[in-house]
Amino acid sequence: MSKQETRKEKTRQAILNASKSVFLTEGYVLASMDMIAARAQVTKQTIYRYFPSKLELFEATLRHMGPGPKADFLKSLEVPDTREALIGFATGFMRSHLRQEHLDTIRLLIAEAPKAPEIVRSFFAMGPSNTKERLHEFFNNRLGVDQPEIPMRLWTAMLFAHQEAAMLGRGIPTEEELAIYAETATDYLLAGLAART
Amino acid sequence: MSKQETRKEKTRQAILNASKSVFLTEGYVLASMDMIAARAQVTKQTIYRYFPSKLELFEATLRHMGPGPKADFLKSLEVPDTREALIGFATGFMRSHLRQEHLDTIRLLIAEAPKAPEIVRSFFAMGPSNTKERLHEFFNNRLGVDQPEIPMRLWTAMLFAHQEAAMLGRGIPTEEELAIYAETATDYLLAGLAART
DNA sequence: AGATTATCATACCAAATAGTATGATTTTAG
DNA sequence: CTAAAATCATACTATTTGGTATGATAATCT
Repeated sequence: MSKQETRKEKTRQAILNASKSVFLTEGYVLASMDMIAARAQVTKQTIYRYFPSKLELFEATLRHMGPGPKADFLKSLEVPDTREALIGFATGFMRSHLRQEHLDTIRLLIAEAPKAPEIVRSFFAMGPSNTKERLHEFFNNRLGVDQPEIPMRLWTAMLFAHQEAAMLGRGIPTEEELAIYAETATDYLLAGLAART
Repeated sequence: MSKQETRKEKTRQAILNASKSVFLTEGYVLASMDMIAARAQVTKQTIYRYFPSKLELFEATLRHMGPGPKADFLKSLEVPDTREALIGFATGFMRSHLRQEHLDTIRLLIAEAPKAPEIVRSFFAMGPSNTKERLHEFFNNRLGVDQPEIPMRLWTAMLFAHQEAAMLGRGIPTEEELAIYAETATDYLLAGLAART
């Protein structure tokens, strides 16, 4: 990579990091190009050299953020004991989805979804979203569930129990609460699956 | 009520209905006073005679909307058979929370929550939110659960399984899916409660 | 009927903001 | 060292928008 390309890449990253932070805290409409330029320590013209419009900068920013780190809790599924594996996954899953940055991202997507539905699609389409597949596999092989869609969805829904409240600013659970919910939700799932033979 | 008071009340309602519709579809920032005035078939000055600022109109609008109708599914709890009662509640609960107007309201609250947290509080504080109490009671008496907070929350979380997707414009479940989810979620709850003795 | 009150119609102000223009300055390439 | 590319600094345009001002018109009250 030539020196000039390095430089360009650096300013590009600076712009995207700035826009990310501004979009996440202000929302699309209130985020102004001047704010982003200031935060990136760059001139507005420089931004427009890289991105032709606010909307395209926004899209590029979402693409740049992508779904956050998730590989960590996928590893839990390899634990031998099934219940422990599920609880480990559940805990990591909840923790990940309650991170402030993740909450802000979802908030942004929800706010803009009606005006720009394709943004939501493209956001979820990118990134190796193998989480669902891996879970599907686990339910098939380790839990012996043929059609795991509904159980999976109900279980993850339980793990989302605090998300809406968190997005409404009504408090994020402590680590202890999180552990209790992860465990109880998993036990409900296992009991439900057992009952349905 | 004098004729003049009637008239004032009517324009007040016209303004609030207009602002409700505009705020819900545009969001707070993009909703303009001119739009609202046009929709209400009223002059901007008339709006400002009733509400001193956009923000106060917004707050009044949220107060005016209040949590939607919910009494309907509370009645289900009176059905003799416990499981049927729960499933009836679950179905009504899900249906109610997936109504477009409700989704738009939550979207609006989520979008504005970081900038105006007190709005969220005041929104949930008003209206007789006895749903939680009634459920609490049911879990106590009919299910014999002493500390029903966690089971209640996990169960309702399952009933919210489609909400985020719906708010992100990724499809609202059909009545059949809804029925299946309501039933399965309830069976998971009952199985979980039974397993925990 | 006459006074009061609500509403209208229209224009206006000041601030913010997306995007453009221009010319100077710095960095990199060859 | 010289030319090209990237960035800066600053100003400008056009539009939108919350909120105000003013004077006319219609409805209501006494």
